[in-house]
Amino acid sequence: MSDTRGYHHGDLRRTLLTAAVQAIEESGPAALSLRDLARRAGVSHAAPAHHFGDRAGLFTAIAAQGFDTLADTLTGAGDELLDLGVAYVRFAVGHRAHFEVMFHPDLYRTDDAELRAARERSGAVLRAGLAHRSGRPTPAADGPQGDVLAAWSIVHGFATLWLAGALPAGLGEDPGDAARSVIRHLFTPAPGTD
Amino acid sequence: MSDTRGYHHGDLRRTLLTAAVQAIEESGPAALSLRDLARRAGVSHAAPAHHFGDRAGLFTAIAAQGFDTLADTLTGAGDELLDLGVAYVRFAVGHRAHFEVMFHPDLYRTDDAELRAARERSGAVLRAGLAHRSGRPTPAADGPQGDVLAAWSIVHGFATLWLAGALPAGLGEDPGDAARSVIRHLFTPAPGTD
DNA sequence: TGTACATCAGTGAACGCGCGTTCACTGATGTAC
DNA sequence: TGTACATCAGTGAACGCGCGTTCACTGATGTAC
Repeated sequence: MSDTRGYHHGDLRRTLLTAAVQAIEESGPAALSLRDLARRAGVSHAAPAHHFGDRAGLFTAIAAQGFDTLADTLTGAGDELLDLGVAYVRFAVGHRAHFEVMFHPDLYRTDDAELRAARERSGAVLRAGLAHRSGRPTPAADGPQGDVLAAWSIVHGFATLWLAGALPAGLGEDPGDAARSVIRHLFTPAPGTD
Repeated sequence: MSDTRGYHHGDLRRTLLTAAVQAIEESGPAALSLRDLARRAGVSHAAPAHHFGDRAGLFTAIAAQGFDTLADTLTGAGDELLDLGVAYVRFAVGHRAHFEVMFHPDLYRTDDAELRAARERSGAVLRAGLAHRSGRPTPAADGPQGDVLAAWSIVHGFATLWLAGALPAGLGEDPGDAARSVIRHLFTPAPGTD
């Protein structure tokens, strides 16, 4: 690369994270090895262990970064539930490496402090967006936050299906726009249904 | 094992598929190797290649089996959209190995004939269930089948989040029941929303 | 301003391991006559 | 009913490879005096 920084890299941790994200986007989390990562970053194969310990440590850092970015994204998306959902889908598709790692907790250490904080932060933003709605639909019987789960499920499902290439053609190129018209069905049901 | 069948196994392909599904349930698709699979089935390490060629061949068989089972499950679930959704979630949680493989097409050969047929069959059942609804909500602007995608997204998302362990506690033990109360929000929206 | 020393970041050789793949083989089964 | 032969399913030794991990090392940086 263009770094003539010599022996000490100076910003290797950040470089490794960036390289890891790119590698995951290309081949998925399963294919990533620390040696491959070192190769991509142009350092010796033992260097990554210095910063992350092992694969799980690396994925923990990526997941934490992902939840942090998601929280920021949702925060900037406004109060409207629809906009929040669109932002969620845009994040997932725009940061597919982070997204995939975040929701495969077997890859990382779920008890990591930094990770837990970031995840809790993004969860709080999502809940706050829902609380903005006036009046609650079904009072009892329903779970404590059935509407939050419905909203979360529909955007998470749409994003996952989009990323898996499982959706039919003809939805256009922008997953956010496509998601918007799908999420709308959560509020405007067909007539004559239970 | 208890097989004293001697040199020729007789039903090794089925045995290998079963062992593979169990291995995936334990450690995910990424961790599965053909050698590990042979060990579990109690045969020589070169035997699996005889039946599947390579890992992708194995995963192709698993995905095809999964789409077949899903189609059967949905067919038996009745006409009501809500029941279809619940059945989808129950399938995903009850056959998590198949489900995970099915929606990671980078693991298998998407151009396999048997696989394509099974996938098309399950897709047709899902669409048929939706067509059962009387009257279509939003006519134009919306995608061709926005309501199908909304229903699919919400059940797929709920199942995925459940499997990832991302959902909050307190939803009970039966994913089907939990899904039912969540899916209901697709039809009974909160008042005063766009 | 200069020297000594501690700390830190990254190196590179070595190791043992599990993997996929190849290939000559052998045991079992089915078919022709 | 019996023999010969072809086909098929599974074996087991061998190979080369990429991996994670270890460890003594070296170069760079920061701090004490």
